[in-house]
Parts: sequence; structure tokens; C-alpha cells
Amino acid sequence: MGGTRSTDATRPTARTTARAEGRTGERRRVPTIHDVARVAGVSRGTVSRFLNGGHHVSAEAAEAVRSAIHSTGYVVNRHARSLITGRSGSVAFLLTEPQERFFEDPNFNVLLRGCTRALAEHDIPLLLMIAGTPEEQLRITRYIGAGHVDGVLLVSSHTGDPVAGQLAEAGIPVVACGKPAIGAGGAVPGAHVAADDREGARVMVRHLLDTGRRRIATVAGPQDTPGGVDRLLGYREVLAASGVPADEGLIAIGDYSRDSGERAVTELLARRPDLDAVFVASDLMARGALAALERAGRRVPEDVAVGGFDDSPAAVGSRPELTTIRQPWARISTEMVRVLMGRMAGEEPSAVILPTELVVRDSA
Amino acid sequence: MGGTRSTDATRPTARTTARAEGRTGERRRVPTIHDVARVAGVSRGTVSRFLNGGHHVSAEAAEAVRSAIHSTGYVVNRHARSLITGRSGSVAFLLTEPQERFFEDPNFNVLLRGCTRALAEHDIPLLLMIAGTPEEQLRITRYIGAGHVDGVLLVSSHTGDPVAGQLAEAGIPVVACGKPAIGAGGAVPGAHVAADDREGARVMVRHLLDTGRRRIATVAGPQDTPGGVDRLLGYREVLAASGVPADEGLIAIGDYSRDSGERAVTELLARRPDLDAVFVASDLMARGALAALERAGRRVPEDVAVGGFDDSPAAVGSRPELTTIRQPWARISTEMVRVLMGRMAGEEPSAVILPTELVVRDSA
DNA sequence: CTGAAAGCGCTTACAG
DNA sequence: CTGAAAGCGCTTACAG
Repeated sequence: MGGTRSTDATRPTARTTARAEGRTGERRRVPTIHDVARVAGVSRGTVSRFLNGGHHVSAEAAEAVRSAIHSTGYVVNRHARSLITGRSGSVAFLLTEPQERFFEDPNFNVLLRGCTRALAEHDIPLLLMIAGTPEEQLRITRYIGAGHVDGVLLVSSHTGDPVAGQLAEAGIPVVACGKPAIGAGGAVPGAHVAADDREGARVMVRHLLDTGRRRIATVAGPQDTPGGVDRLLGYREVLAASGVPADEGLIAIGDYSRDSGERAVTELLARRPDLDAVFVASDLMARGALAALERAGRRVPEDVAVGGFDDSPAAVGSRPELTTIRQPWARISTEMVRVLMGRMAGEEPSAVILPTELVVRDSA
Repeated sequence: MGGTRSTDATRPTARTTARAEGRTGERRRVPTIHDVARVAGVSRGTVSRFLNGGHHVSAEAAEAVRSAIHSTGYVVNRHARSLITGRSGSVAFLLTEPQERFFEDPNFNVLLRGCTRALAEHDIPLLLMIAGTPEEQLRITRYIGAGHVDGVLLVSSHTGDPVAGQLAEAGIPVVACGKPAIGAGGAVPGAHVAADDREGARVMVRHLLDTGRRRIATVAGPQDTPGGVDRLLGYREVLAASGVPADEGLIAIGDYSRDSGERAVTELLARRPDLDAVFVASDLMARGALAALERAGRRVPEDVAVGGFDDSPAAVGSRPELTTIRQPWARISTEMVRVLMGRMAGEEPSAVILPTELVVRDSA
């Protein structure tokens, strides 16, 4: 804002208001649709029609409006528009992560930036919201439920997140990043976009097998996250198919943190000293695995091959650099926005599973 | 939204509209101030007064409204409010960084999260905006200039950013992260919050001196950024004060990237093989420095001490772990929001310089 | 302290 | 194709 609204002689009932006056004393008046109409010599309705697709507007009228918009510097007042259309014209990027793990995850940046960009192309601002605590969740679901946002890009790694359900119940289009948990009651899964975790894990374990490894351990992710479950599943599948006997002693569970990877591999080494490879379900945990192996005097990849997952910056900062599975974060964000726009236009929820890619570096 | 607005018998002119009806067919009606007024048995004006501070509202009326809000589940329609107050009730977090370096910087996460949180406490949503290209800058300054946002948290590391000036000119309260460039023409510096780069550099160089180093080199940051300039300044000051002869051959310039740090130290080593310490103006560059030193067969810290800057996650992922200067990112975000709220309330621009902290680890 | 009324800037049937 | 008019949900002087 930052302007003084002056009495407009052409509007008999207009009154003088001095609100939103700039601190610095400038008195710029933000032009309205009314100004554009006056300059263009048409009615406000015509300007509005021009603004909303230009249907039922003659070529001359359109041109007059176009030039009037240019000369006045008109920008639509979204509040007025939203008030009548009932749509806010904005979308929320909602993070429901108590541990705030995502903020430590470099991939999160890529995702957030990608969504911001993709939305900007539709001229839709992104509202960043963090609902870590139950109070914040309540406040935010109320806010969103009141229609202050047309759709939600939901990021939460853990299952049992009540927010997704509440939002869906309130009729808000939602698309989640990552596979949602399959509710015990068989709740319909919402729209989501995810990397193909299972196939990614398969590819990595096959790579380990192909390079001659036979005693392949794994550090799986938390088993209350779909990603954690799927990557372990992929591991089991390939081993089963390869005829290598299943060995539960080669499986350890981490929580995606570096430390948990270090602990898990230390355990694994104690249980199965003869392991010659380990598929670690995240790069961060793989960093911990590298540390544990070094401490144990094992060379990587000579003695033990290490395969990570994510292809996060952590993958290249290590020594040796990590062979890993790249998650298509840029595409995930693009697809999330695309699916959300579809939902907002009335399409049914859909799931998009994106392929991952094996990145071979030094560790395996 | 997500509801059908039905004809309201108490409002003679109300019409039936079916807009914003949920895709799933539910027909929930979002309660308005009118519903609250009816339930509470007061006028809409009274409800509004209650909502806006409760002045001129009797205790009984207040109580009736409070309970009516609760029972109806009323949430204010911000668009309607904004339309009349001329304030949007939201704030932009604006990134004007062509290189998008900030998105690779883990500190950026902390900053963004901190600002989101601090704003949420005031019940103000944060709009994330990225203006990397000139076109995006134009679109965004128009958007902001039209009053769609009450204030801007500006993040841009480079000088000569035209956005800050345009925003200020449009009368939008702005507070920048980091010291703005001192314009050649002596433009008044805007509100900003920054770490004390110069003192941080001084502390590090003193630490190097105190631990017996005498041939202290530096890899400075880009000299078109205030941080780059100030950290080099601090380095020079301490050396000058210590009586160590100034040696321009000990000074190299990087661009904050890992590679540039590696290059710079390689150069430095060629020019001054007898250097026994290097103050590197960012942890990322320091990582590169470590690599260059290792390649050159110098032990850290025995042969050469390395001091970083930032205390980013890069500082602990290295071997040896980096001794560095911690930037108070959490406080920076809190202060940015505090100063911005002040600006929005009409206060004059102010600058906040926050202290840094020496974190001693293994590299120096 | 409180109600009735005007009006914020826009969109959208409704008649031409 | 186009204008006049109603109305979105709220706030705010203005009278009581």
C-alpha cells in the first residue's frame, strides 16, 4: 500500500481515507480497476472481464484496457478478488515435522525452491508453514480450513500424521511429498509424489551384487516411514531373487541420522564380521557407516563396499565419495505442484512415482 | 472455503451462491462475523471491535462473543479484513540471489525457519519469494508494491541489488539480512541485522596469534560483499596491531565456494611456502583449504592451522573438524522479525549487529 | 458501550 | 459485446 486514498469525484459516495499512508510521507495512490476503466473509457465490468480471460471483450476494448493498465501501473488487489471468488490465490508449503529433520536435509532446500519456482510460474505465492507442535498444528489447520489457502503441499516423513486427514476432511486439496502411510483401516491414500524407493534400493543392491559382493548388510531407515520400509523391502527382494540366503543378522535399523548409521554398522560388524558390503538407506547414515568402518580398520571399498541413498551433498563431502541413489528432487517439486494444480481444478487425487538413478562414485 | 453459501434469512439481500464448493461434495459453510453476532446476540460491529482489541466492548458482550466464536468455529476472513484495512497481514521472505547460493547454505535453513517461527508468533504468514532473474524481480516488486505484503525480510548477499531500493522507494518496510553495501553516493543504509563479521575475524586471527602462529595467511570472501570486506578488514587490523609486518602475498580472494578455497590455498602455498596458519572466510572454503593442504603434505593443525567462519555443518564434517566463528543465525532471524515489526509500526530503520563466537575444534 | 450504515476493490449474473 | 448493480465479509467513523 503506502498511499493516501483521495476522494474520487466520479464516485459520489467516495470518502477520504488516510490509511496505509507511507511512513515516509509519500502519498502514492494505488490504482484500482476503476481508474483503469476511466482511462480506458469502459466500465469496470469490462476491465474485470479482460482481467479474467478476456472473454466477451471486443478487440478494441481489450486494447484500450491493456494500455490503460500499462499507463496506470494497475495491479489487481487480490484481497478484493479473493473476497468474492472465495479463493485465496495462494498455496501453503506445510511442514509437519516435530524433529525438524527436513530443515537439516539439504534436499529440503531443493524441494522448497522447486515448489516456489513452479508456483511462481502460475503467479501463485507460496506460504511457508511449520506445524511442529500440536498447538501449531491446530492454529494452522484452522487457518487453512478457513480457506486462506487454495491448496497444500504437505511434507512430513512420519506416518500417523493427523494433519493430512484433517485437511482432506476440510475439503482442502492436498498433495504430499512421499508415499503416505497406508492407514490400518485402509483409508484412501491421498495425492502424492514420491521417488521409487523400492526400485532405488533394488538397483543399489544389484549393483553391489554385480560388483562381486556376497555378504551384503543393510542399515534401513525408520520402519514407521514408508521410505524406510520400501528401501528395506527392495533390499530383501533382490537378495531373495539372487539366491543369497536371507540373513536377519545383516539387517540393522537407523533413524536417518549420521550417528545412528555409525552405531548400526558397529553392531553389524560385531554380529557379522565377514560382511563385505552395506547398503545404507541414507547418505547421512552412510557417512556414519564410513566412520565406523574406518574405526574398525576396514578399507572402503576394498574390504567393504558402501552404498548410500539420496545423493545429498553429504555424498560428495566424504572420503571416499559415496556411491548412492539419486532422488529426483527437482522433478518431485515440479510434479507436486502440477498434481496440486490439478486437484485445485477438480481432478481426482493421483500418485506419481518418479524413477531414481544410480550414481557411482568411489565407495562401491 | 469448501462450502456452499446458503441464503441467510436474516439478510434480506443475501443470494445463494454455490462457489467454492468442495470437490468431494461436502457443503460446509464457513461461519462469518454475522453468524457470530447472531449467536452472541450483538451487532457485527461489536464482534469486530472485540476481534480488534476489545476496546469499547462490555465484559458481558465480550464473553458472549468469545463463546459464540468458539461454538461457531469462526475464523476471520483475512481477505475481507485486508480489503478494508489496506494491510495484508503477511510478510515476504525475499531472496534476490541469482546464484542461489543461499539455498546451498545450511544456514539459510536456520534463517528461514527462524523467521517463519518468529512471524508465526505474531500470527503472520511468511511468503517465500525468489527473485533470481530480472523478470522475477519485476514481477515480485510489482506484487509487493501493490501492497500484497506488509513488509519484507530481504536476503541478498551482493551489493548493488536494486530490489532493496525499489522496495524502500515504494514505501514498503524492509529489513535486510547482512550489512547493506554503502552506496557510493552515500545512500542512507536501510534497516538490517547482521553478525559482527569484523570482530569475528579479529577474534579468529587473535586466536591464531595466541596459539603461536606468525605467518598467518587469509582466504578472504568476495570483495563486493560487505561480509567479504569486513572479514578481511578484521584480519588486517589484528595483524597491524600485533606488529606483524603486513604481507599482501599472504592474502588471497575466494568466492565462498569450496573449490575457490582449494585454489586459493594452493596459490598461497606456492607464494609463501612458510605460512603456518590460514584464516579462511567461510567453512566451505576452509574445506577446500584442508584438501589443498593435505595434497601439499601439510598436517593440520601441526604444520598449518586453519580457521574457518560460519560454523556451518561443513565445519564438523571435515577431518580435522574446523575451528571456526559461529554466526548467530537463530538470533539473526529473531531480530530481523523484531526490527521489521517495528518498521511496520512506524519506527525508524535501525541496525542490529550481533556478536559471533569462537568455536575451537581441531583445525586450529 | 453499541448499532446502523457506508464502503474497501473486485467479480458476476442479469439485462440489454 | 457491454454496462449497471449487487454483494463478498469485514472495519470504522458516526450517532446515540
